[in-house]
Amino acid sequence: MADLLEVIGDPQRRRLVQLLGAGELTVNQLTSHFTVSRSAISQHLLLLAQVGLVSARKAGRNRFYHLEPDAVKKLQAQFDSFWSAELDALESEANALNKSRTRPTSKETSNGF
Amino acid sequence: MADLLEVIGDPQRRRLVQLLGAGELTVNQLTSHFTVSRSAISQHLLLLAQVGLVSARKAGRNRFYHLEPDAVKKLQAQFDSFWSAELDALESEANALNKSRTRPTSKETSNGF
DNA sequence: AAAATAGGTTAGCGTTTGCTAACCTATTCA
DNA sequence: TGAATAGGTTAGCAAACGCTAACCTATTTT
Repeated sequence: MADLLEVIGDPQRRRLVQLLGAGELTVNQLTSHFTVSRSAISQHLLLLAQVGLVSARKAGRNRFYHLEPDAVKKLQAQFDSFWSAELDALESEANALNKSRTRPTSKETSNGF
Repeated sequence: MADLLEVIGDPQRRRLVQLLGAGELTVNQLTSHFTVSRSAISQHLLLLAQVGLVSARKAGRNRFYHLEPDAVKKLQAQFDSFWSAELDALESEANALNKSRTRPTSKETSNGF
């Protein structure tokens, strides 16, 4: 797996991250929000930990999981930069289209879009 | 599949989207940037189209694929709102931690973090 | 010390995914 | 018209995924 965006692609893991957004929680607390087993949650947490998104603090027999702020920020930045280029391109493209509503460049430019 | 974030979780599809960010491209043009077959690309494009991220304009025997600006914006908004809550929480948490460097709330609050 | 609790680990399973190969249709070129 | 080209569709396969059940360790409770 090994890829941040891939890891948070999974809905269950996304939900885990959202739950942890509210503060640290134990594995059992997290599990109580799902229908799948504690083992499944444990495995999802392992993946999330492998990409650095979460880590745990152990206290007695509990393990409190929490988000890693740096990883969250890194992911957000990664996503922003990924999209900004495309959005910019799309916007200038839209502008160009509005400006030159006439003059199709060649025969295949003349259909609906 | 049916989930925007899940669909762009895949690295190949992410690359497709990035390529299309620069402007519309045919299936063959897209395929030339990958090592996998045209059929594989076609199937990825189908998924991207199913979540509304891309669509095609046909011109002769070519099909020019392009991003759907609205879907791109929707996805970005979706992502932003997803993270903003968490980031806010993390930041106020960090602030709280800095303010009250003393007084661990209970015995298990006293370890490293 | 024994019982209970939290949670990590692993084998094994059914399902899903991504891919290729092969085929088919529509369009263009000679 | 026949050959070539663009690309959608499908069957089938191997690999990856997500999950459960079972087991194991560490810690706490009685």
